[in-house]
Amino acid sequence: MGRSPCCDESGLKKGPWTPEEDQKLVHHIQKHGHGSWRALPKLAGLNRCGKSCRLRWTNYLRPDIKRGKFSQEEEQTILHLHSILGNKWSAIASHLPGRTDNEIKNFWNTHLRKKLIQMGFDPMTHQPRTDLVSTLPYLLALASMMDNNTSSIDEHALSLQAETIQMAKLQYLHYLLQSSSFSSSSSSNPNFVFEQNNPINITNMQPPFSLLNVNENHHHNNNNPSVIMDDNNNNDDSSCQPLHYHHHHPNVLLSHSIDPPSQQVSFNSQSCLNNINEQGQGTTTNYAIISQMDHTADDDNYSSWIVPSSSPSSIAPNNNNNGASTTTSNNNTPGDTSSTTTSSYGGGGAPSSSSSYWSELFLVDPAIMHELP
DNA sequence: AACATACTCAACCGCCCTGTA
DNA sequence: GTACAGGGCGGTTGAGTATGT
Repeated sequence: MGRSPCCDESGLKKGPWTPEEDQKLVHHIQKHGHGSWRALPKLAGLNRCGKSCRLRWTNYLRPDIKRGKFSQEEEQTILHLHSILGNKWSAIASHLPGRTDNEIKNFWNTHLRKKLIQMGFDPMTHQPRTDLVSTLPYLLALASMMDNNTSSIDEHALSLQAETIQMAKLQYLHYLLQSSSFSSSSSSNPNFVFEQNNPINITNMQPPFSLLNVNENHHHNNNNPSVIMDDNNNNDDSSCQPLHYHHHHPNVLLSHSIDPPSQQVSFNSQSCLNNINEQGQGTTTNYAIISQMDHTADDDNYSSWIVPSSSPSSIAPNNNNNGASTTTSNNNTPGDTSSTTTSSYGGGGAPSSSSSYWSELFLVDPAIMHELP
């Protein structure tokens, strides 16, 4: 239908607000509330359109606005929510008290988006990009460093090198995901992605094959050794967030949407993911996260598995849908057969060598990775 | 010091949705 | 059911500032 903008009246002021205008606006709203935004400018004695007043108030003058740099936590929240909601800035802002949609949008466009791109992630899908072009700058930088005398490599260069290798490995891993027998069973519906929907700080992501370093701050539930508890609360099981192992694959930690629903737990705290201690062994185990996307549901549901990268055979998926298939929630609409069946988990068509594809995917001999650029 | 380039973010634009007469 | 007003939202712009050459 369309309609003329509210600000097309000539004579109305545009551009930056002066302190006097701000004062008038604040004073009026504090005294009378904003009421009708269109009527407000006249009542407040402002030569502005109502829309401009509303924006100025909501984005700048509102008393509950939090200004200043975004914290690491806020950054992770934005990344997480953006991976789910996309560019729904107001929806994202509703989860960040004191932050405006405009501020978040700016922060995304100026910082986070670039950060993801630089790391080889598609900022819209949050999935690793597989095109060579996206990784080329890093690979070139690395190649350049290799050519140089190592003694001249400064700290920044070393950091760049590490980042480049990490990214290249991720790319390789993603390539394996797409090209392995595993994906061949779901080539038309590549449901598996690496986890980027959890509030994992992918900006500080560990190298592939240890996407999570699991080494401390968690312990086993006193009553149920299959449950790992968050230790950030002094071993108080009652206040810890439980993490469950998959009941068919004791080495698989479950995160989202596990079955039965009564057992469902979710990682909503990054602390739960960062550090888990293999109690009693005193050893550190690295975990990788895999997610299964369900693009067919109303919302893009996903299920996740955290897989220790140290015991390949024991976590091989089975073919009878007792495994990953049970990890999905019941959000499917009736008759939605696509849902989160586990075809993609190796699925009905899981290869006979299924027991090896975990090792193929997650436990590749480091020597292979060292061959990467 | 001067200029060029990159970056930031407040503000604007125009489309879309919702409520109402 | 339709037209319209009001408000909300996402995309874009551009002035101001920071950084690099």
